[in-house]
Amino acid sequence: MQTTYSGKEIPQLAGEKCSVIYALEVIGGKWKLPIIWKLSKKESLRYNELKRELEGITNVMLTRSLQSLEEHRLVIRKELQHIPPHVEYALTDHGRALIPALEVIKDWGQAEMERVQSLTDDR
Amino acid sequence: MQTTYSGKEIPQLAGEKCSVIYALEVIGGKWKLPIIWKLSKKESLRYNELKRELEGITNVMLTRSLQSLEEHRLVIRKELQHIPPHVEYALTDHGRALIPALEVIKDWGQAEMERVQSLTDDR
DNA sequence: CCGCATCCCCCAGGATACTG
DNA sequence: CAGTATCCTGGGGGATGCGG
Repeated sequence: MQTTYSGKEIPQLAGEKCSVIYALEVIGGKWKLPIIWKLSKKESLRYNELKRELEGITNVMLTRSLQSLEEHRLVIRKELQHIPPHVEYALTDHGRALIPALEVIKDWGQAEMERVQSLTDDR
Repeated sequence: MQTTYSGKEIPQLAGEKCSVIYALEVIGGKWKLPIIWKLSKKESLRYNELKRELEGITNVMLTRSLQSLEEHRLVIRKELQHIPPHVEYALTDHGRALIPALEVIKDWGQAEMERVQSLTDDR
């Protein structure tokens, strides 16, 4: 969607202000949904825990994505005053409201994966 | 999602083959979900009807997106033998399975839109 | 009416290096 | 540990024009 929503311009749909499209603007991009997905599994995660779970993500992208999600109130950042620094990220209620949708998409993706798998098995 | 999923590489999540991510590969990009959304409202739509509903989409992107969705069996293409040509697109059962997720995302996006709206009203 | 062929631009996302 | 600062590249997506 990726779902991503892959950024760029928001498509305009005739006859309605489409909130599906609006949502895509907020949760679009390569890493936003994976981050939400990971955060949905735990109460909270530290910066480097997230980085370890999301294989291949760079500091830049993780920071940017988290900042964007924080701006839109999907994620809350808790900075504990410690040396060395200790920062925790967690989903807000608003962010958790997306989990049911992710569950549906996950189940759907699973079925899709298995279908494709069985196709390649045939060859 | 763009959610999108905006294509490119699929993020790898540690410890699990994440089907959320897999799904994003299929429904990612700028126009896929808008197309599914529009098709979910009617039994079927013709090429130019879709083009009219999706303001700003070009022939290239509409064609590419529909082909991709057809490959993944989300959409079925019915070509009626007429002069002039008449082609209809409709969701398959597999495609319709995504509608519940879109509904959740839509409601979530609506709330988000209204929240942002009320914020800008204050200024 | 319904597309495909081409060409091209822009920016999301990556690589690398450095700090409080 | 948790980020910033820079620079760069690939391909997603747009514009235009042609053809069955």
